[in-house]
Amino acid sequence: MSRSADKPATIEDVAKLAGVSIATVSRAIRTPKKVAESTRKKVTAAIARTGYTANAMAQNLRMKRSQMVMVLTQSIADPNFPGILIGLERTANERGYGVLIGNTEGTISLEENHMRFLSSGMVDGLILLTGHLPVAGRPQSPVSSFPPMVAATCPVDHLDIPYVGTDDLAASKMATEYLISLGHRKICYVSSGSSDAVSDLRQAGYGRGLAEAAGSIPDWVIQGDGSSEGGRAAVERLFIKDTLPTAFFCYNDDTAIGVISALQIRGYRVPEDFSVIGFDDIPFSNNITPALTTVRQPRNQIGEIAMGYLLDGLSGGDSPPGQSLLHGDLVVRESCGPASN
Amino acid sequence: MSRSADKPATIEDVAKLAGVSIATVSRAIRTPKKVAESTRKKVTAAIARTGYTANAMAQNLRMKRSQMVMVLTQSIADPNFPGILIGLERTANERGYGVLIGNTEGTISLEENHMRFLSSGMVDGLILLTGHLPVAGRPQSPVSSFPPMVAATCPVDHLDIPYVGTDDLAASKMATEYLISLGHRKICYVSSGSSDAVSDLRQAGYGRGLAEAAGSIPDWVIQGDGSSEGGRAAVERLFIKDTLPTAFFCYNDDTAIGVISALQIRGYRVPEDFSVIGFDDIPFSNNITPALTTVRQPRNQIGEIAMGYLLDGLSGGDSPPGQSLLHGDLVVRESCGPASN
DNA sequence: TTGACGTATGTAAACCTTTTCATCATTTGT
DNA sequence: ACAAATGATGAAAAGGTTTACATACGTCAA
Repeated sequence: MSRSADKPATIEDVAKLAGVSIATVSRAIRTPKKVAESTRKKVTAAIARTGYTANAMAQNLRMKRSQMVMVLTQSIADPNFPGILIGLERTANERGYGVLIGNTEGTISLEENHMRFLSSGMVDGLILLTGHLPVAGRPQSPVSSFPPMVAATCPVDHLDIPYVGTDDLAASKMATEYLISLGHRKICYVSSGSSDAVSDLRQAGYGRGLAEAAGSIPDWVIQGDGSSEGGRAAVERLFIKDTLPTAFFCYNDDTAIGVISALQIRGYRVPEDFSVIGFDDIPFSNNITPALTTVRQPRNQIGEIAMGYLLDGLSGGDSPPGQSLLHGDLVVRESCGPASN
Repeated sequence: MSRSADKPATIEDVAKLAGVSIATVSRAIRTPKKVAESTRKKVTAAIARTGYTANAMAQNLRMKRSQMVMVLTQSIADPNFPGILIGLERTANERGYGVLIGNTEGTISLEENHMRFLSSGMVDGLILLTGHLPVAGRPQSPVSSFPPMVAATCPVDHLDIPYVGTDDLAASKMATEYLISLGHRKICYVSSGSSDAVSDLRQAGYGRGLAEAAGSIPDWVIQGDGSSEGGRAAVERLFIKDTLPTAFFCYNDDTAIGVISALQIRGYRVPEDFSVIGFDDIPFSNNITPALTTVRQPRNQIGEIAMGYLLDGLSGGDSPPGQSLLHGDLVVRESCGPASN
């Protein structure tokens, strides 16, 4: 039907065809109850015949919004990212918003580049997966120039914005207690090697699990770097010593995979000789041998809730919720067994 | 500095402060050589003092563009997606464009939802990772209503748009020849189970590798479904028969991981008893035991080139390049060895 | 009958730019 | 010294909406 002239139809074309003013067309679309039944019909018919779709740019300019949200992340390649993005995208789309991707690679220059979208009013809101404000620490970063924000996965220090993520402390404690329940008493934590909020919480949860156990279990921390290579290296360094743990609790699944790999290369079997537990439940945890026991981060849900908060804040206006810590399930697979030695 | 009143500064504020017209301000920004040195200085100073950033919506409306590109994908969770997105995002940002994510989950309804962005002029171009036009097959999908498009990873049938992806045929042939060079003569191809362009090409490359080998090697295809579960199941079915291959060439790495897992569960060793080769080189290929020998898809590069094509088409206007088939490297790791039985 | 009110519609301003065209001053060519 | 060209600037239109305000028309109550 759409006459498909050279240029797309405007509201004026519709108005002319329907024999009404453009105001009436606009009303017929946005507030149908405000226009008479008969007129509404004429307008609807004209819209159908012209194939009219409102020009988003004009709407956005007039209404001072963009129906667009930016997601800032340190790394698209992070195995947790896709799951979160799925959740973010889903609810954004349900509510008529578009999702803009901003990959910073952790560099200032890319963050600055993305600031363009913020300061020009191209996005209505911001989801921070980076753990900090864009170009934080820059001389003048006027907080007032930021749109509404929500942090996910990694809280933002010194900034009072809503946060949604896994309850790392509780989940880590749970994982530690699981190892203890299997009889392990020499449990080694392979850390991320850095000290951000998430790292600290996970390690603290491990510490608390140990502390609250019957009997006094000493903590034992070695450093990884969050990658499987780091996990491998950490285990290698450990084998120089004379005492060994019976179980490893790893900062994340990547690390755990490295740990398992290093153990296997040395001829040990998991879980018979050593138990290993990870954190995240990244997609491949279930595909390694042995399948990895780990803590599942509800990634989709994190994304959905975070975007929900942001969009609520954009439309509603009522005070945004403080933070939402989601429960991380323990996913028991094959990499943990009873303590043997 | 930025006075940071309640409302962001407009070009008019700058003009007033600099004592010039808004036209001059605009020119000072966009075509500096067209304004006198002295005036330019005054304008620059005024911009700095007001903290002015041009309103993107107004610009977009006036210039009939959006500086925004949409990426349509079937699945954000596809292990190939992040790598491609990185490339897409990188060059888009370098050239001042934003990247909008559209996840379709393969459903019509979500595709329709995303069409909103296209028909309202909210995006200037489209990257298709889906292998088909949005809501293709719908009664009236007026091709004219689509913005410029580029297909990546998976070509779009019956549509003459630029395509960039791995040279699946050549790469598959190369992988097959590699197995042959190791002495294998009984090489089983584990297919994707469906018949899209990529699947067909990979299988055809396998066939050609076999056909061109010295001596006549018969082809031998079993069906997977592109997932590791599918790979596992395919191997299970195979073991009902009496003859077995010495090597498996898998449609993708997911499948290969399933195949290896199934073989290991049956007590076989890879590569001693069977060789397995995959396709994609997804991030975890290097983290399984044995590390997977596979064909690397240059994901970042695919993204970069695809976005480059699209943006060239948007700005330039000269005829877009036809297609670009990128070489896929053979990544030799541990999962293939000489034929034993 | 008249005044008030409610409903349906139209007019025009506002959103903020970019860019064409006109204006004016200054320089250049002859 | 005069016409023409060059260069810098401003005024105003255009881009497509939404919406506050004004207008017109009925309807209903008194």
